Amino acid sequence: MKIEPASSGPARPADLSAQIAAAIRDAIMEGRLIVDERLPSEAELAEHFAVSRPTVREALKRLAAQSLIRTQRGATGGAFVNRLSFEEAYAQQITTSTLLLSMNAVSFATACEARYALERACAPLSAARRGADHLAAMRREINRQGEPALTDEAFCASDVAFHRALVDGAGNPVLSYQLAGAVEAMQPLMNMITFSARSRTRIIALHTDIANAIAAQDQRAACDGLTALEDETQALARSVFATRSPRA
Amino acid sequence: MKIEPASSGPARPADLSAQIAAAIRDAIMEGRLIVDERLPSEAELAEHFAVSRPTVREALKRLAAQSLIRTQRGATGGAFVNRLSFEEAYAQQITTSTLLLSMNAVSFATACEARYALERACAPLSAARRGADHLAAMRREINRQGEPALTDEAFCASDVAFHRALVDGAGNPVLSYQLAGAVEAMQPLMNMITFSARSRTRIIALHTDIANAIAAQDQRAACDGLTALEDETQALARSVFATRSPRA
DNA sequence: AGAACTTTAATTGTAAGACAAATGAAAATT
DNA sequence: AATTTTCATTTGTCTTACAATTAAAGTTCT
Repeated sequence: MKIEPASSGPARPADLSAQIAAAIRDAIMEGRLIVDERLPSEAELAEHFAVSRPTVREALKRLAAQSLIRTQRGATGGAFVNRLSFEEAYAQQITTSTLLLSMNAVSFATACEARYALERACAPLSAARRGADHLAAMRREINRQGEPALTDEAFCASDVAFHRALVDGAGNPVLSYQLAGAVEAMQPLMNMITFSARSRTRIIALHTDIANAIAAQDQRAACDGLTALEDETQALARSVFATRSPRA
Repeated sequence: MKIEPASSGPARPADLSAQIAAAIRDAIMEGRLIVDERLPSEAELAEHFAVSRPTVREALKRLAAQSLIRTQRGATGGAFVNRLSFEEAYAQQITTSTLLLSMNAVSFATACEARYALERACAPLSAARRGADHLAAMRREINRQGEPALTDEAFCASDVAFHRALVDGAGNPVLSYQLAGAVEAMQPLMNMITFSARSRTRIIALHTDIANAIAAQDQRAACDGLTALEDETQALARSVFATRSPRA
């Protein structure tokens, strides 16, 4: 075990628990602590860093919040370096992205542009590699979006599911992970929109175009479909926001 | 203030501090706690949730680790809902992405493909909008990459800086944030590569092509340049890994 | 009255000790 | 040999206490 105190700038001494967490985090990121390796017990860490156990525990909880470690009780328990799974990474990515958008007055246009730019990056790969399951998921969501009784919120959720299937079709987990934030974080913004029956019809038509392009492995058409959908979404948002708040 | 215990599935009762952290996190994400709002004091939270103060503190440290709150000591101190800045979001994104790649046996090819796909999504926007500062940064890094005394690690760092300038040129902070993880997390993988003088020359030439395309606002050429660079990088990585570990 | 200083109260940061709960391993028993 | 019991280890939680910090209220001096 090699965990040394962070020897960085003395600037302003942060909390002890933050310092200890940083030291252990560095050890993990630099490979000095490997996956599934057991950290010393809380008592040992407390002695090593010359702090009390509650302080060590606060540090460990910080790391647990980032899924860097997991803890287990019992005789052979302890804190273990956690293999960060794609699932956990998704969740964190989505939390961070959602809050970033909701707290920073990011315009709908900016977020929307980013999302569709990223999706267009996936489209060619997805068109080339999509499996039957991804196509089926896309078709299923399109059907669902046609149900008239669907609330706006459920329509948005289905929209997200459609786009996630599109992204996952690229068969690149890193890409799926990166896009998860961009797609999911848009949902709260999309939920501010009221989808009229007419706009739903247009969106469903565009979704169908995109799904068909993916099915036909037509990369160009898939990208063009996404561009058309982006334009439609942006126009819809503009009209909704203009109607709702004519004070801006 | 409205913070109610998470009423989710009873599955397996997690730690109290995790439950409390989740309850407060939900309150923040659902807007029941707004930016800069002060949370109740630790003592009040302890009473509200019927737990001890150390347990509350562990919960708060979890939230602090995600930059959801910040704390301040003193008479008017306390825990405040933190406005998640792009800086903080970058940092978390990079930490998560880096660990995800290093811990999950993601192949260089997969990570590289994702990175360049995402960068190609930025290229058209960057070509359209890049400012003089972004172009200058790109040229500066290209010059730096030509210095013969540069270590491989410094060459990689400059490469990252070049690509970040390219991404930032798109003028979309959301896009920059999303790409930060993809670009930076590749650096440890790139550092495993030895860059011969010949390969450096080729990379610099491709960087120059890309910078020129961006300068000329030629979207197509910028994308093609990135594709060429991706091919070059992938080929380089293949040759390096094949030479180094012929056991796989 | 006003400015500088002091006190005070509130709040987070840290420490120490204790007990509960979980858990696997060792020991005892059948 | 198999099963049960005991036990030691470790995390989870509580209690109490004190230190450090900070802004506001109060006090004193000019």
